[in-house]
Amino acid sequence: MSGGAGLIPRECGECPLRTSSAVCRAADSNPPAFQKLLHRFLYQPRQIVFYEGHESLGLYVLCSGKAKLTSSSKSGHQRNVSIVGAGELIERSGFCEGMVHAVTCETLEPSQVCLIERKPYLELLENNAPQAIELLQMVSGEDQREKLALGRLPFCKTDERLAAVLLDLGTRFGKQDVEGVKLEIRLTREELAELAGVAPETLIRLLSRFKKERLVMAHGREITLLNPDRLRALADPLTS
Amino acid sequence: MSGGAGLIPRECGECPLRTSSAVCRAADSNPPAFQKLLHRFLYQPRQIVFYEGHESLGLYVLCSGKAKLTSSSKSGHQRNVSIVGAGELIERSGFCEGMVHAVTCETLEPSQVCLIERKPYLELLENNAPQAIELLQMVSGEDQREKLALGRLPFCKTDERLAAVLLDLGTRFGKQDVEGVKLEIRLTREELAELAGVAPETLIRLLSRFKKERLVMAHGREITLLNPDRLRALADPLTS
DNA sequence: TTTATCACATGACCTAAATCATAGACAGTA
DNA sequence: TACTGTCTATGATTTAGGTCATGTGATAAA
Repeated sequence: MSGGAGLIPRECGECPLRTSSAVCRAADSNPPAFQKLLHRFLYQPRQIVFYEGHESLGLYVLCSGKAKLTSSSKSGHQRNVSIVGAGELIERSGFCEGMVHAVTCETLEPSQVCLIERKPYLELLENNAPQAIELLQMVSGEDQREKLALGRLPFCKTDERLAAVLLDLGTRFGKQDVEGVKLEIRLTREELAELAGVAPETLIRLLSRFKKERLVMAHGREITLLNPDRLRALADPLTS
Repeated sequence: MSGGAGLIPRECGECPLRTSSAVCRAADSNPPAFQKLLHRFLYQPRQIVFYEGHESLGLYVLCSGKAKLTSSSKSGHQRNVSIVGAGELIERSGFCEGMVHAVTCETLEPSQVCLIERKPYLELLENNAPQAIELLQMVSGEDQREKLALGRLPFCKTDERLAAVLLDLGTRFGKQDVEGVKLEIRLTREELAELAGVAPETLIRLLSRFKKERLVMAHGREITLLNPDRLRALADPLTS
């Protein structure tokens, strides 16, 4: 089955994100030249956008949908690095020449991806210092928060890590409803476990415990955070 | 005791790093304007350059010496995030407005630090797109490798982590001699433990084991890697 | 000299979480 | 209907590594 199966990718002009993402703003300000170095791809859920270790062709922007980034060690053990939402730049390393993807990107939902060819894009930037600075600031700012959270992982208990992961998913993909914050993202228990960095059995036990303690509600893959405040208290060591 | 205690900071013009670091090249290409927004500080070993949580004034470049970056959770547990060597930008988040230091920076040796005021520096960059792009690429590229190494930590055994840390120190601060790669950096066992993300006792036990297995040699804080290849094999899951 | 102090080292113990094993709950297929 | 595979759940067991306690050797101070 092909990725898009009959659907038509959305043009930048019709994209609700064209002014909200730093990379996309470039498209808006410089349409004709920009369109030439832009490629649009549609994906079904559970398809691969690119593989770890393969050459990176440029900047990959997730225009719509959701995707997960994973990296696996030689020993085969897979690690779910993170979840990417609509409007996000998939890898911050895309600006570098001769880079290789550090992660594998797999869609979780029907998604559109824009690939911006690196070299001609950087040439465009040569005439647009403010834009370059804006991107610099974006990349510069984003890495810090991620790096810290990751760095603390090995020191935290599993329940603290899971609480932090759930809260993060909540703020990024959560929707407030009568009962609490409903996560609008459907992950398998195994994927959640990888995100939190624990064994699947451990995750399931933790989730059971959280359910008993009325912290969360889970019907299959539908997870609702019932008590974000107490979760936050649990995750505290991570967010200090 | 004051930081510099009578010594005179080195001017950019006499700095051997002025062309090797992306940030410093800016100084070289635009001397008069640049010098105005530059401040030089000298530090003794074990002095604090800046504290976690304090406002960041701009870009901090470690001109000479070595420093460690640590961050501590509310529960007080400290984590040694990384070691910075001469010529490196201390925090990549320095380009962002209104940022707060995410780590505490403490020197390990006599060191010189240059502080480049953010706002005027960014204004200078407005007229120098190629430079901005170069910085963008630097920041973009650097984070990837760090992020991955960190991200895998929680999944690896302690000996794998230590092997990876020792190898990293070896490539960055090691000097080949007759016996092996000698680490030209003196860390306490506790600091090494924090770097590897293990308890001090665990680190000491691991080091003893490595010594028995003829992987390393340690006279006090002088550590020599006797068999980098076997260390690499150990650390493999991390470097996949 | 004696006595603190500090970093290093090692043994004993214990807990958190990984691993192993098993079973139910479904969805898809024959 | 029974058969299959996949995901979820839970119990039993094991172990890596954290914590606590103790000891040693080096340097500094009294």
